[in-house]
Amino acid sequence: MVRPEKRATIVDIAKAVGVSYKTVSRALNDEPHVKADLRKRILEVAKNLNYHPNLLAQSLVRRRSFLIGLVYENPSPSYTVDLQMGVLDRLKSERYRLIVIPVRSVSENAGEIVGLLRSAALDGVVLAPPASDHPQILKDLRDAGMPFARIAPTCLLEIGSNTLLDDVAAAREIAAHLIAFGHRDIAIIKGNPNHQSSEARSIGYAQAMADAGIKMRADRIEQGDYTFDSGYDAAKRIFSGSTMPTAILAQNDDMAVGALMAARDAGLSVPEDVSIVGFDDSEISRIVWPRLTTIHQPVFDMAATATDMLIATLDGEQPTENRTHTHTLLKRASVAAPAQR
Amino acid sequence: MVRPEKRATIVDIAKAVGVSYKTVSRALNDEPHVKADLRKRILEVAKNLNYHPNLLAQSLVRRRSFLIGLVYENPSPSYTVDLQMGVLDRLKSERYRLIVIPVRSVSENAGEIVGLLRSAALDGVVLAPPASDHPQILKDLRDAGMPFARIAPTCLLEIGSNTLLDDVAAAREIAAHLIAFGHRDIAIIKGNPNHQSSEARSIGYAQAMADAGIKMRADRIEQGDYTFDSGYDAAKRIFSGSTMPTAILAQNDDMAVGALMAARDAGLSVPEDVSIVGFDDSEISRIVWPRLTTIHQPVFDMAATATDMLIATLDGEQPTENRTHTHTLLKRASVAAPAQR
DNA sequence: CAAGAGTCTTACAACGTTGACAGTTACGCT
DNA sequence: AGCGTAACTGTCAACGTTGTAAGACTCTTG
Repeated sequence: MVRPEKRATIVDIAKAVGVSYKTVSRALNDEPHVKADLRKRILEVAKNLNYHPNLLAQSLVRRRSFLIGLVYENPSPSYTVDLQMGVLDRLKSERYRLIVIPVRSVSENAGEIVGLLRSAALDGVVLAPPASDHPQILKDLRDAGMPFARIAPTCLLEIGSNTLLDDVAAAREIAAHLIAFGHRDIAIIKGNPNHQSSEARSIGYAQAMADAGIKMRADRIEQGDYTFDSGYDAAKRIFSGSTMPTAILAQNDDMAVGALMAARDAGLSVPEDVSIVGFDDSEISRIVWPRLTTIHQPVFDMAATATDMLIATLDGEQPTENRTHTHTLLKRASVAAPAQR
Repeated sequence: MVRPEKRATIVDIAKAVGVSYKTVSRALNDEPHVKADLRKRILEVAKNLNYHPNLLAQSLVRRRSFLIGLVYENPSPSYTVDLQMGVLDRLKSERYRLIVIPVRSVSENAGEIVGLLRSAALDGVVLAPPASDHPQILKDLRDAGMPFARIAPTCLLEIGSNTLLDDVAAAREIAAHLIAFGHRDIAIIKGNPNHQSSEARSIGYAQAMADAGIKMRADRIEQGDYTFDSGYDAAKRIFSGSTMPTAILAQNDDMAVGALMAARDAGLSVPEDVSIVGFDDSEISRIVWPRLTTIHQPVFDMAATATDMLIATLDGEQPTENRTHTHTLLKRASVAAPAQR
């Protein structure tokens, strides 16, 4: 066992300065009732002794660990990092630390997750989809009395503090964009069916189609799971059909980029032969060629807002109202009018 | 303040079962001197009361927080996620939890980082580059007595437990790959001279050239700094020369992709007119067209190994020897035999 | 039947900090 | 000088767990 040299404690400082340790505690915590010069002396000695408060002891007595968990299923790396950075952005100014809790499959492990969270001594959790949508997790968290904030949930919106995103409207908007370019035969690559967002986006697409009086064809719908590879495979299936759609709606950017790759492998150029759009505005959508037309989801902002809400809850403020974030359609280079046939 | 319902404690269990709380502690910790059926009864009651040990209290008395930090600068999302998943993979079976500590700029904040780590009550940290190479951080960690493991460091290898990557051999291999295709006139785009890795890779290239009896030409070496733009500019200089190399060795993928763009702008096609290879197997190398031939760095495995080493250190085992991980040459689509002239 | 091993109880001290409250000083006012 | 008040400072218990140690009871074993 590596034996760290003994860390200085409050008592050590008290001895060195010659006051009671309680006074030291007060001085360090900026509490009143300590004369300015005494406080100064104490802080100086603390610095000399290289004192760092023992967070564990503080946590034990304060009943706060200052640990916040972030629960997410492993979607694309860029989404994950956006999420984390959003949370961390708000934690920076606070004393909280972030524990990441990726879950392989929320639906399979729902029963164990909250137990895991409880034994991790977390003050609260931020739930990203699909955990933010899972009834059992919400119930368990409630039962355990653990505060939480939800990112982009689609159901049970009355529970907890939520940052919302209107997936349906966003999907409708990007589908309408394709239709406005003249596309009529549009294929869809769906995301992981365990994520409610996938269903919401499908509904949005359907609405846009209905608005334009276009009939949706079941054989133009491919199942993916939000990964690059699934997008690639789905697009491959699409391109190997007897007839080809003029555009592809992928339910996230990773799959859209996969489709892009498949198009190239099939000798098709984008957007001349086929238009492709994504969803999420993840980093990947900006560094591919052509750059993807997509929906900007304010993942970073939603994560930051959810974190704000959670911390407010922890600080005993009134439950915040749900807040809706707005998406933006980013018109970039992967869409063009369909070629004349 | 949300008031969680009181959590059951060891004492509650003891009361319910009718034994001393010390016995309960023993039963829960699998210590001897508790008969099997009593232990069983205790565990049952614990479950019924929905007991979860208070990690904070345990940590305080055991002087172990079971928190492990991961320090990294923000490189590409996929690298970050690989890193995290590698660490988490080994933490799963243990009782440790992961705290992520992204640092905007290691070199700028080196002075504060270890203070931050200390006050986060971490048991130990895993350092990813470039933090793993920063002398001050290493020194501060030592002084603070905080155990650490380093991922892919290039200097001061005698300090701490390290997972190494043989940059020289990897560079040599990818250069040899080009040579095997028949390339003799090869240009090099070097990375940031402040990063140790750049020099190592240059040495590897030189070795491969020497092995094949090819003379390196000073005018075929361009300086870059690991960014896309620097790769683009360097390649532009290369293409504007009076004679052109048949292949380009870029010291990372971002610069290779920059070179790819420059080739396209110069009306050259890859790999027909010029072959290009990168280094790192970053996500970008898979989503460009053509897909880049590159060197895969086993980031996940290195992170996992480093975590193993750290935990071994925490458990008081002898300092592990440094372990070298093997790279893989990924032969993809950006290399072909040189055109006949 | 004594010795030893195994099981269990009891009691108390740590771990390092904060909260509640009591005690002491200093100061301004009549 | 005496008093009240505000400004300080100290004492003690608590947070939930583990570690240590002394002892009581119940079995086995020779």
